[in-house]
Amino acid sequence: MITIKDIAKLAGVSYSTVSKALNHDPRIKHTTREKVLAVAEKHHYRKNIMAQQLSSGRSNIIGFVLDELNNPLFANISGNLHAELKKLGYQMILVVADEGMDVLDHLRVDGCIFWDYEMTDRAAFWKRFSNIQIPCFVLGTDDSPNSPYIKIDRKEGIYKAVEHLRNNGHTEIGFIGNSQPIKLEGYREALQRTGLEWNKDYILPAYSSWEDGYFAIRNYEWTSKSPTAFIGLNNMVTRGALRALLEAGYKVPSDISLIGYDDLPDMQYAEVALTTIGPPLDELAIQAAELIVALIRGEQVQYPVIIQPQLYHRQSVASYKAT
Amino acid sequence: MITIKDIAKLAGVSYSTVSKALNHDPRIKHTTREKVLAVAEKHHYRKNIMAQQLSSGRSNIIGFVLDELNNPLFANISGNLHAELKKLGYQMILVVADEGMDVLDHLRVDGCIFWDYEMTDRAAFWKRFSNIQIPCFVLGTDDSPNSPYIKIDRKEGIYKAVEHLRNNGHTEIGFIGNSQPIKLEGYREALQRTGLEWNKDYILPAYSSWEDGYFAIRNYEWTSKSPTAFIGLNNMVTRGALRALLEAGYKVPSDISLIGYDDLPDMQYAEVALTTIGPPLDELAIQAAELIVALIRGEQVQYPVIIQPQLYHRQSVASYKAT
DNA sequence: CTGAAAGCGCTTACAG
DNA sequence: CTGAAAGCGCTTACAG
Repeated sequence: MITIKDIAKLAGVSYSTVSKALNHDPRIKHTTREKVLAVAEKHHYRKNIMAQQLSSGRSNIIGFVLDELNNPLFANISGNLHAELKKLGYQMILVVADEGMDVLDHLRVDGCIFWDYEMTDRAAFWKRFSNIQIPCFVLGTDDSPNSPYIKIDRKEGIYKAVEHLRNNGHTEIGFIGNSQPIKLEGYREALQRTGLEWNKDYILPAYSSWEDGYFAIRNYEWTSKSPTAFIGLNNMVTRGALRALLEAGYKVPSDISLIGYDDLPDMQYAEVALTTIGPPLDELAIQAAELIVALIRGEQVQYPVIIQPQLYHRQSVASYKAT
Repeated sequence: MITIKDIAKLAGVSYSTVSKALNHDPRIKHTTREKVLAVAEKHHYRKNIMAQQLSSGRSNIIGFVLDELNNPLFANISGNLHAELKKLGYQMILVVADEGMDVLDHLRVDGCIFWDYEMTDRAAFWKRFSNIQIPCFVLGTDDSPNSPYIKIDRKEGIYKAVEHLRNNGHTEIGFIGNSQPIKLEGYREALQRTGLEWNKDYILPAYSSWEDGYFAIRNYEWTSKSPTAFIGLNNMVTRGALRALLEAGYKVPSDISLIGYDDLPDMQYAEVALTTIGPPLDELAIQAAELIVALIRGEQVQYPVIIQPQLYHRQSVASYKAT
């Protein structure tokens, strides 16, 4: 493997000159830089980032830690984040699963963004988080002890959905999915704010997958007092629920209205183009990239950064009609 | 940031002893190792992997390079691969997009697996590939100049699909998607092998997304000689096509049979549980993990490793009935 | 404008 | 069983 010293010999200069030339140090004469660059190119020299990081403390790499990849949401966020970080001069590497935290801390990337994943043990997470030695923050968390974070105001998002349904005359509004407490809280508060009644039977149990949403509806026992509108926990649950509704013979939106959480492209291509609420995903990436770079630079930052979910109107909500 | 030297001082031993203790070198006395480990633990010592790699040449990290994350197939493969590599003592990091190649080569991970992504310029890819300085191979490619690789026998997979449809009496078999030449070749050869006629109108243009499949069917002009069965390019195209078929009033499988490529869980949860062909994804990960580790260890390996796609029978194929 | 030298945090023969 | 020393491939004051 070819190193800076090899290039130095081949170019007939000292290796510290090679280093500077490679880094476009302005003190190096133009012609010698060209010469060095040509030799490096010719011999397929690749800088050893590990050595660079060890010596200078910079790797220009940022880690993004996810607990899973099965939600298309993450593909979307990763893609956007990668693009934004690139604009700022960083590469992004992804680590999936719990060990991600350790990997990146050990790897000494410049900074690290965690998606606020479903933790089995939040206390343990924050304890480990506080021991991380590199700049980092949690994206999409609702609170982060003594450290910057980006919050998605999910409760407000749910409120916008409930309000929209309420404005369309719905008074019996259900929620599909019970795996995210913050969304259920938002649901409860939204009902209160819109003067509707909370009814625990209106929450259909579902974890997070397409099947969960599908079977939540399949297993639901309809009564004359059943909801006339539902909000789905996330993109997958919502699409599964939609399928089950259609299979059961309900028309969406004329019989049942449905709003999904997460505004992914998939949502508009569902059997019925889904009205959604969710954070603007492009903005999310921009804010995340800016925050991590600010932290790396040691700048003062205001936090939390709050992202407001938006309501995206499509075809899955209709006015309530008494039957 | 705490280093090996800090630990050495605190534990009252030399830092080379600390290094050995941390690496469970058997020459270190049990009691001193315990002491060192306790001190390290107490001060949240984290080994600097960059330094370890620089010094020893090993990072125990393997890179997986993808060109995109939008196909659920990749989430599945990544997850499986991560799990398999972990069993073998490695961590996996993911890099998305073209720069992935450069990032990992610069980063000097121990080894690197490329998904055979859709390249705009294959020649350029192989040129760069051949310059990579670390053990690496391409997963899912059909050929790899002078280097090990894992081939998915896609042609044979397509053949199994065509044969299955043929056995069910279908003689007019279409293919949805024209972005993967190897699959089209397989399709053509399969028709020949089963004694069916090739008809260019039976190939519906579609790139790779759900929408592509959906609109391929929507835009298709049906005639009395239209196919009675289709094979979909990948999971997304197939599901999009299925939706469009159902919307157009075709019953699947009684009017039209459909086989999808890629056996992801999503496929069985489609409106009609989809019969699929595709590589066994668990086996794919096992083989990939074993191959990269063998390459890192410098072992001789037989290549190509060939993965045979399987046919997974579900509900989307029926016998042809003349109308 | 260029180079010699120290140092980043580890590992690893080698000596004892 | 432990330690002193060299070295991995870079960067960066510092001297010239």
